[in-house]
Amino acid sequence: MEVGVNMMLDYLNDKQKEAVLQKDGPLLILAGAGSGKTSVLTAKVAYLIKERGINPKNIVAITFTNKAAKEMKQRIINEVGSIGYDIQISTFHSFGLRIIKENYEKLGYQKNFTIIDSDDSLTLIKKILKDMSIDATRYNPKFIKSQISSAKNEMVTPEKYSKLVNDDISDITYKVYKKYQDTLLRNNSLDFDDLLVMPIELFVKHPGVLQQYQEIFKYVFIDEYQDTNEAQYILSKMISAKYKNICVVGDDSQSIYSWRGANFKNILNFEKDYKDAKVILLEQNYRCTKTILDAANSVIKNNVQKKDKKLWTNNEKGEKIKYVRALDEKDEASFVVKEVQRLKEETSLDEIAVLYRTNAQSRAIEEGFLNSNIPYKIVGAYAFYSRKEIKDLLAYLKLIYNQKDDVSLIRIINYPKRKIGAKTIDNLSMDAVLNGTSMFDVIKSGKELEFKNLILKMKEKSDTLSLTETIDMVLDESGIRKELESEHTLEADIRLENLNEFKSITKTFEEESGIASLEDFLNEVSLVSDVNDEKNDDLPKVTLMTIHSVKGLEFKYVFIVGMEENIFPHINSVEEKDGLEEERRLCYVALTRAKKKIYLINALRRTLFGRTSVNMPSRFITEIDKELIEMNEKKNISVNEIKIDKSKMFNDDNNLKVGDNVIHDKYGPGVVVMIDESIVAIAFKSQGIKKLMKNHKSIKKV
DNA sequence: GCCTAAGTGCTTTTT
DNA sequence: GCACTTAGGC
Repeated sequence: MEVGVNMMLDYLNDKQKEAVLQKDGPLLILAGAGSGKTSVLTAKVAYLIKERGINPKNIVAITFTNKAAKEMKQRIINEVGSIGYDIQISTFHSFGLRIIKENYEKLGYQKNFTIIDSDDSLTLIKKILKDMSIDATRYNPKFIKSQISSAKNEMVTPEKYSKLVNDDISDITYKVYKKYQDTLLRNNSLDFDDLLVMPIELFVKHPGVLQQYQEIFKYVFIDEYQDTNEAQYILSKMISAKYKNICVVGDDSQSIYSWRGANFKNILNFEKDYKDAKVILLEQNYRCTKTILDAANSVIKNNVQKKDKKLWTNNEKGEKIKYVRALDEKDEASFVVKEVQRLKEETSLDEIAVLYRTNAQSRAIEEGFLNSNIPYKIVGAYAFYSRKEIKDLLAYLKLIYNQKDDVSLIRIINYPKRKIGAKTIDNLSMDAVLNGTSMFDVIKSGKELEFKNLILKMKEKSDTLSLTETIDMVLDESGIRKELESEHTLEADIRLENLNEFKSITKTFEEESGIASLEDFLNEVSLVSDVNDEKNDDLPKVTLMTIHSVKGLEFKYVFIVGMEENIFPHINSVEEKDGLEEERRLCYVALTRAKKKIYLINALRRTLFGRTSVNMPSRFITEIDKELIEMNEKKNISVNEIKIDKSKMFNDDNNLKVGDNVIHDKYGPGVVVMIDESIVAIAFKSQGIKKLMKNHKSIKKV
């Protein structure tokens, strides 16, 4: 339903209105969590179109994630109707892709270029290292990959990089970087970073092209500006350089992607970059209770680097934050499950989220929900598109579309088995490098391989088939289907099922976008990390996800699990100050997702990656004002910690270590949490500490 | 070239 | 704990 602009303004507060009505020129909206940022953006775009008669085609709105882009598109269309489809609303990467697609020749590419994902990019780097006979155990391919990616995002070309070489590893990185870029070009393919870098290169080399885009995109909106990296920053600046109608929205307290090159100083420096910039602070929070907001504020105030702003709310005080210390990750999960079962009576499961720092933590939680039949969905983790069978199929599709794609070719030239071994592949690859072409070009010009005819046949057939039909054809012609069907294992069956699922995705894609070409589909898939499987059923479900992926969302009830030192804050970030501040911002993001109540949970002992560790409670818990938290009190505790005098306890050599399981005939299973010279502290799940001292001899190691 | 077994390394966050 | 790599036998 369309709402009049004036009516829309009625819903906004003074600051929000000011932001919407602010005329042309650079504008920075510092929007705290839950301050109605999206509403303002939506209203501002609607106002431009409806009241100021701006052509929707002259507006570009750039978001950080696909999810955000989709949501913004929907909300704007709700406001302005179908003309909203003319607005370019996309992520930075798909915006970059659009520009590249419109100018591929100028960049030395052919129309049918393909995009490699970060797994493929790592594979390519490993291959280059191997070709160079470099020991991958000495020079970590992942490290080299991240170095190359950072270089690209900072607009450091291989040439520039060569001047920065100052040691062994940077020398190797330079050489790999150079070969990597050469290979991508020969393969007529791009990586994720290129989607940002190439448009900038294009604009530098062809100022005329940039001017055209400046005329098209007279109004530029950038969401989550604190997460922009150097390349994204430059791109935004270039596009808006002529008219300077750049409106950026962000919150420096929610900058959580510095590891990916994001520089939150971009937002801090906006006023320096644009002299006549107007700054508007949105500090009223409509989402959280006072308690939740106070907690978030009390955590974030420990950060040194930040803009001076403080969120406030008129909302009620609300419930205290509940802190629970569980025995281990299973106990942690079972607390969550129990509490969710209780909450289910009063609220929809859609209103509940379980957040964790790392994907690996999801497993225990997932098992908990599985065992108790609580519907849940995991967002993020194990992307559908990164499954082996899907990647294999995609490699065929990519190769059919772009035969120069060596990465895809190597993946499938011998899958299913065709008696083509490492030797043949190496020779092909070497010939390709020598001739400056691709491996398939080498095959085409002489090599008698059945594989050549297979791909050419598939290519020919695909020209007359729909997308979904093409997939069926590929599965049959390649022998993948036969291979999997003959296996008769559970694993193979699941793979077949996933391939069928893939077909239903392409079917939906075809229906949604009319006639879908292979090109459109491959582009779409490359830029989307995961499928939204929500269409399968609309049953309410608990949402499980990482804190990174929850940004921008809100839930009534939020469980944050793994609130332990070395988990959150993560062990890799506690060393440096910047890293820790980012973890703290991450915590701020997590806390401000909750509308009604937060649960903070940790475990005394945790098994992660096959190793058991005992962690202290997260420092972030202690940073929250005490009166906002309902601590472990006897009535609701999950775990009791008990200190026992060693001399009274051992009459034999029990050799207890921290993390050991012990059992007490009366108090049941427990865990050793601390040992010093005279005292052993043990945590029991049961209650009633008082009498324990007298019965301590019945503690046994198990 | 293929297969298996054993060994190794690696585990933050994502477009 | 698991995925990926490697060595060695066929």
